[in-house]
Amino acid sequence: MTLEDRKLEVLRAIVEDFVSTREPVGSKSLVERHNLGVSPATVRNDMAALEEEGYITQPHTSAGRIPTDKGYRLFVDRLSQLKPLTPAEKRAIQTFLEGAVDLDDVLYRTVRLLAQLTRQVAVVQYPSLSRSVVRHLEVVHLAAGRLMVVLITDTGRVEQRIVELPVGVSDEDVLGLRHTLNAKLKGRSLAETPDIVAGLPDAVVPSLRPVMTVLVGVLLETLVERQEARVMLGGTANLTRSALDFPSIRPVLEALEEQVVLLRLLEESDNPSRVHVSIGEENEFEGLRTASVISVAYGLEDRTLGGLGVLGPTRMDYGSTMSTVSAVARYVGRLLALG
Amino acid sequence: MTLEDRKLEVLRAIVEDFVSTREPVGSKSLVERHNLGVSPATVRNDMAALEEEGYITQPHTSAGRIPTDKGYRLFVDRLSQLKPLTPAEKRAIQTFLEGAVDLDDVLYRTVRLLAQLTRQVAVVQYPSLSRSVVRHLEVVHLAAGRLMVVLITDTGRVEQRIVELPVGVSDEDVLGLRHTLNAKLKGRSLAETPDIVAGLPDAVVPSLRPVMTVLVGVLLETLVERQEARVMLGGTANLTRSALDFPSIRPVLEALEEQVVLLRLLEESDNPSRVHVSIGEENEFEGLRTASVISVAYGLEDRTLGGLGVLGPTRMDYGSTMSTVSAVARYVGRLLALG
DNA sequence: CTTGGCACTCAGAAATCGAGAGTGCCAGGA
DNA sequence: TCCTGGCACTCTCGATTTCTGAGTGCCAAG
Repeated sequence: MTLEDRKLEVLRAIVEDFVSTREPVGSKSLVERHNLGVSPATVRNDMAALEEEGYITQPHTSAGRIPTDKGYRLFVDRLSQLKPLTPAEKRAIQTFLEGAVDLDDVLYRTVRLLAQLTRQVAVVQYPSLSRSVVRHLEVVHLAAGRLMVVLITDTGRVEQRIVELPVGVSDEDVLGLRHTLNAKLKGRSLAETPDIVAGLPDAVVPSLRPVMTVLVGVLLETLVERQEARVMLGGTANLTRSALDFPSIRPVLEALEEQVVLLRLLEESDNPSRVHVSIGEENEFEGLRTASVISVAYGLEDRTLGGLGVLGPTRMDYGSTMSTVSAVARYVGRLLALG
Repeated sequence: MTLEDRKLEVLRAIVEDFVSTREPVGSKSLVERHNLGVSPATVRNDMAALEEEGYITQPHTSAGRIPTDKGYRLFVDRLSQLKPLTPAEKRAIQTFLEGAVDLDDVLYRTVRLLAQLTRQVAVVQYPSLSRSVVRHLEVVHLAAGRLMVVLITDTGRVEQRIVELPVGVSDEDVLGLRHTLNAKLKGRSLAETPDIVAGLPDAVVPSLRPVMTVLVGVLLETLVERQEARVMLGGTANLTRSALDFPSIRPVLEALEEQVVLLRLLEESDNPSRVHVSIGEENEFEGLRTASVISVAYGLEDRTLGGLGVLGPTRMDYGSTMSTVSAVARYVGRLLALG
């Protein structure tokens, strides 16, 4: 083992010990708990070097060392290994998710599951509309000048809007509209719909053009503007478990309330096979500078539907959290992509 | 002013002072801040009596008094007065809620608004299905043996289920099913649908009976079993504001994660014109014994749609919180009942 | 019934102290 | 060149103590 190797080994040991005890770790206890084969004094030299390079730091003189964000980063990139799930965990994922009755239910169960397994705060994004495919468009005639448009995607998302028309329409008109919409849009990815939608008024009989124009406006709004806008949250109570790791949980709770912030966290990852980790200072958002986010996309290789992940203190068990997040994402991805 | 009156006045003063300062209030500061027209010694006698009766208590000898739950109860029932909203608040409610595009959006804006105005945690129940009216039922032919049923209510709720059929059906069959369902159910309150639904298989041609029977099963499940199951939450970050009032915010966060618990809190109130207050020990749920819940139903007099409210420490400004909750409920109720 | 006076209580802030864990550095050995 | 034992030094944290002041209950007089 070269000197460099041992230094990394020391860093790993420090991270592991600190994660499990929250105590700054000193040279003596380190050699006691890990068989590094060298004396505390030697370890001290390594520690001094690691501190010099910015991987660890001392809360104060005469205390042990704790990892810096940079130290965690190195740990995650080179030292940690994904821990295989226990059979019990695998079973939990299966049983917890099967039996969900609709999309909301799937996502709800997913956040609960993630929160429970990782003991952190969990976040799941609704399947992104832009990557979904139109399964059906429904036009319902509510009243004289009033329609409801319902968009159903293959991932189970349902979006509906009420449309006020400038003129009244007949039931036959509604049938015609429904038919045209479905003929043109069914089976299309939502990413490609705006172009098609724009041309819709020309695809109907002249008398329906004003109506279709209004519909188009609403559709574009639904399809484009609010596209990614939703996430589901769970396990916030786990924050209190990590209360001692956060100087204050206030800003964290505030960040969690902002859908926009959550979405930003999740959108980092766009590949179901690569777990993304954002550690402490790496987080753009001010209030999350003492938190780490582990996220991954779910869906199939060639078609990611959204992201999910967990948020916790930088002092977290990266190895097992990463494998759990990844496993849940794989399962949910299959469930929704096939549904 | 009789002796009894003054005692109540003292209680009111204690509640008000304690709510605004979080300091146990003593006899001296009390006479200084409120012009009670008597000396501290007299007030002390009244306090001793109030303590005897269980309305106030001393955290320890040589400290001032703080209200007990019983004291808050008396205060809410007899002493507090609804504080009229400021014009700014009224405007906030209006502008915040108008421009919502769909039901989810209305409720989302409502929780944010409530949380912001009261600076507490806000909860809003989705309009209860059982009190809604069927606006439309849609049957979509997804694939050979696969249908999607979409239920749309007059309050904007949309519930959908995928149904796996034992046999394939034609597009005409689907049309027929859709027609029958709507003919029988449209305009009916969901409370009365189960009876009607049960008779549906007999209302279609014999060849469709097996299909309709499966549909009926799914409908009953949707209509009956998951009826009230949803709430939306906001402003949890406000909990940290009251962190000092809760021995631990952990159990509170846990309670908030349980949809069931939240629903129980809201279902207390079924009358839009009566604000319901549940103080500390009065809460059934263990974890909320140090919290108070202010809730009210929203909807029209003769037709309540659901409940909404806020949750905070027992030490809260009941007067203004109650008026805010009530005002928001009135506004949302109109919005949804008319939509 | 109210009030001023008075002795008493006690939580909480501030100050003090000691133990222990951990460090850096150095000189000697492999 | 690297490792190691020894040693003096530092500083946090917890325990203990002290002190102050707000607040009380009680009593006797108005």
